Amino acid sequence: MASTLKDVARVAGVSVKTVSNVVNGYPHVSAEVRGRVEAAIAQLDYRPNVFARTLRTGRTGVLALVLPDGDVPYADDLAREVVRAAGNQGYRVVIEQAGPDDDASSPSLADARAMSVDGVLVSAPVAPAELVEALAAAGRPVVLVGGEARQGHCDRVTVDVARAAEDAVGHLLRAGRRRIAAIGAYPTETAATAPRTAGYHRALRRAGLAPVPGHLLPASRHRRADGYGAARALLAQPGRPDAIFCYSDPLAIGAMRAAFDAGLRVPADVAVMGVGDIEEGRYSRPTLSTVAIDTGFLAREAVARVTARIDQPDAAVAVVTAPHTVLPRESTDATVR
Amino acid sequence: MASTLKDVARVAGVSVKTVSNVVNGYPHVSAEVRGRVEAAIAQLDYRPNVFARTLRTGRTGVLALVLPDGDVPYADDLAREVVRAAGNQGYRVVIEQAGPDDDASSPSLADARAMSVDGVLVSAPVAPAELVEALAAAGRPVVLVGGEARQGHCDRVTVDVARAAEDAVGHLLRAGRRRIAAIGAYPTETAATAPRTAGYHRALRRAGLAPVPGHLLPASRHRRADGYGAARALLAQPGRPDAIFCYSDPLAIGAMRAAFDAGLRVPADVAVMGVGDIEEGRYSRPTLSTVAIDTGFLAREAVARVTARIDQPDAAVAVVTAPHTVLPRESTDATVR
DNA sequence: GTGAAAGCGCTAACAC
DNA sequence: GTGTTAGCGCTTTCAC
Repeated sequence: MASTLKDVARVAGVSVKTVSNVVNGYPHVSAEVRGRVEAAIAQLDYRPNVFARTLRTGRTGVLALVLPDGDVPYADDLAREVVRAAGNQGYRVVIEQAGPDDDASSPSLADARAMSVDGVLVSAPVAPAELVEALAAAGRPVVLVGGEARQGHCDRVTVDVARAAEDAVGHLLRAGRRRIAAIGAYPTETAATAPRTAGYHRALRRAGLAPVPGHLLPASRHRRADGYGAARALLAQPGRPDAIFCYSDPLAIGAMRAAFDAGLRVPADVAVMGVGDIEEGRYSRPTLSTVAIDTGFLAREAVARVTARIDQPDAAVAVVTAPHTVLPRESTDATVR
Repeated sequence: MASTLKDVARVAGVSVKTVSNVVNGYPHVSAEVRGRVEAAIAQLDYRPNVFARTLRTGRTGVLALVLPDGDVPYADDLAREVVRAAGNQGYRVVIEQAGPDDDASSPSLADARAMSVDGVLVSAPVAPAELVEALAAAGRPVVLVGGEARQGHCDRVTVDVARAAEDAVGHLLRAGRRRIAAIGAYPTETAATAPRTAGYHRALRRAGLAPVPGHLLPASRHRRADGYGAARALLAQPGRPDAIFCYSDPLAIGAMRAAFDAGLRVPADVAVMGVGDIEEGRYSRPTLSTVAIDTGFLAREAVARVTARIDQPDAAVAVVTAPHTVLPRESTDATVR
């Protein structure tokens, strides 16, 4: 059986309170007693029971990272970085993966989870409002990470997705492309409300180009298959695009495959670009040009925000923006024409 | 504040024991009382405190799935299936991802984790012995899943990796290849101890071919970059292979890229094959032939094993083997020559 | 600086 | 069938 505080107290010849003080780094313990207690702890291989501790304190030492859709392209990197950053602050992380059909965004499930968690990081292009509200109602600290984050009173670490889209399209323009299509808009979005689409249009207009309605295709999810289907439709059009900007890398991977299947060369006939810098894009044929998001920044800031709010629930709301970088690779190479 | 058993008891006008009975589905409760209690539960939006329950019962309702290396190619699928299967049995799952440099295989960390978990599924080509021992010593049910599983007294759901390798190489042989190389052996393995290598050799010998020493390359990890490097070396050899069997899909993806960069065509100049059936292989150029493992079977059996052992610690050790299937795709197409 | 004791929310003997 | 109660292991007033 695992040993308890009481066992340690008995062996060290002190009270449980004193052992507790030592375990929790309470400063006012004499060096002599502390030594005895630590020896007893080592001897018994004592480890605190997290459930008892949580029952007593109401704190779990766990953060949740929720990724509601399959369409955060850099999800893997982000998860890794969040785990690292949280670890540095003494927190563990549970990752809540959930598809759109899944009901992890339902309020009831959300606060069931919330009970076991000191704070929640929500990473989604558009944070599910009900989730965030339910969490907030339960008094659980929430920070939005890497999304468009139009939401109101909630800490957030955002990405300037409009600007990222604009930069990507700018790269395509500099590569000499003029008929630039885009894949990945939300099926329900209006041009006015969607940052990525806004950035795409802005870049076009700056270059003196008029957006072509048929050149903007939605994608309900951001999987390779969605990119494949959309690109297939795009490339069958009469005024076939000479470039496709995809809102995420998996879409772009699918789009490249569609181009190939249509007998077209990438980048010679059509350039393809993504967002997210997933590893797959460094090994694809051709390698995939993309916009990298600084996931390390995202993760560190997000963790710093929640832990700050856990300790200080009434601090002012903070908003910071993570940097991004265009990564030119083969799929947009201007010299291959 | 969240409401407690006591609150429900007060509202329903019964004792806490009765409420507990209702919550836990204890059969001997009169319909009338049960109704009152359920109404009170609904009214107060009562949810049991898992920490108190765990503190009391010693059970957490959580299983751990540990994936010690980066080299379980079907890890994503397996994780998804395990979560599903566990959910059906009333268990949640925590996924323990850990690189080889990570010390998640260290005994101390292992049983720290073990405390919070009713059972552990270890998925690894070769299960880390210390981990398994530490867990077993802590009396925690462990089942090995999808590995070679030479380990002794421990439930396991295995894959016949030797046979899978043999089948893959058989497919390559039927596609007319004769100089078949392999990538992915463990750096420290001897031919006698390694099932995959044994299967590879067996298939060659059956076809009357002698294994070429230089055709077997190790890979310390199973990432695209490892496959890339190994294939690059392989394809620079004088008696260049006309096929490469990779022990996992990411290796194969890297190998295909290496072939391309060396000016070779896949499958015309060199066929490439993997193991794992990752989604990426359905979108790569060319699409990747592979051996699919039945991860659904793996997951269901593994979960069934742990839960059985949790309920019956002294049952006899069980070993079952999951089926696998060769999936021919473009990268081994015999008609492209 | 250290100890005694209450209690976090729940389950499970045991009594009725 | 239902109620009373002890106690899981810990933290934390409150005395000393």
